[in-house]
Amino acid sequence: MRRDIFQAIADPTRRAIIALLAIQAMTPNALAEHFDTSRQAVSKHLKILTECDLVSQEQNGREIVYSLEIDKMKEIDKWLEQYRKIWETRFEQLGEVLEVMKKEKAKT
Amino acid sequence: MRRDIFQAIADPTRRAIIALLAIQAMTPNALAEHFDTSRQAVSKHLKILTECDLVSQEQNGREIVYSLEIDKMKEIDKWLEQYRKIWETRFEQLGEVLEVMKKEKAKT
DNA sequence: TATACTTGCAACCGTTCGGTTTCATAGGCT
DNA sequence: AGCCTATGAAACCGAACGGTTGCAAGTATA
Repeated sequence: MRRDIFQAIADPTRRAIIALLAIQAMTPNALAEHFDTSRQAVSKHLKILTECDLVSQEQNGREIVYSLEIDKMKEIDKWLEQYRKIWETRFEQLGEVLEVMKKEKAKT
Repeated sequence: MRRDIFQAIADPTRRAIIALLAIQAMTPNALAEHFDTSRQAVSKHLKILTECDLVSQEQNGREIVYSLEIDKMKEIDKWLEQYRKIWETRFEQLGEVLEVMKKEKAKT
C-alpha cells in the first residue's frame, strides 16, 4: 500500500476534498454533500488523506470534524523547489536574451 | 484513462525519470539503465509523461531523446499557490502572536 | 543486402484503485 | 430502553496500473 502525498493528490476527488477543507473544517457528511459519490466513498478518501497526514480528525460528539494539515502541503512545495530553480534560471536567461536583442535593435 | 499531471507524478519511478531528465535530456535506453525495471516499463512511463506534456521527444537518427518540459511543472506550482497563501498567512499570524507575546513580556 | 541496435506496441498477468452495498459501532434524542 | 444519526470497516466488483514477454518497424553499419 503505497501511500505518499503524491499518490494522495493524484485523485481529483481528493483534491476537491482538500480544497473544501482548506476553506473550512468539515464532517464527512458535510463533505459528501458536495460530491456525486456516496458518503462511504468520501470516507475512504478521507482515510487515505488521514493516513498520509494531509488531514487530521477531531471527534466532536458523534461527529468527526476533518481539518486540512496545511503544513503537509509544504512537502509538495519542497519537492517542486528544485524545478522552480530551473524555470527561474531559464527565465533569467530569457531576460538576458531580450536584453541582448534590445541592444542589437538599438544599434540599427 | 485519467491522465493529468497529478496522476503522472504520483508514481515514484516517473518522478525519478523527471528528476533525471531535469539534469539532462536522455534516450529511453539511457534512462532505463538507472532503474531495476525493464526498458519497456520505462518506455510506458515515458508514454504517460508524454501524453500529459511533461516530456517532449526529439528523433535523432534511430534514437529518441526525451526532454523535460519544465513549463508544465508550473501547473503544479499554480495549483499549490492557493495553499501557499494559506500557510504564509498562518505564518504571518504566528508572527503577530509572537509580537504580542514580546510586548506582553516587555510590560512585566 | 544482411545484421545489429533502438524503440514502440500489443497481449497478458497480478495488484491496486475507486466505487457500491451491507453491516457494526457509538453517540444523541425521545 | 428504544430509536435515529454519524461514522468506519468489510466484502465485493469492474477498471486501471505497473510490470513482463514477444514482436514489429525503422535506422545505422558491415
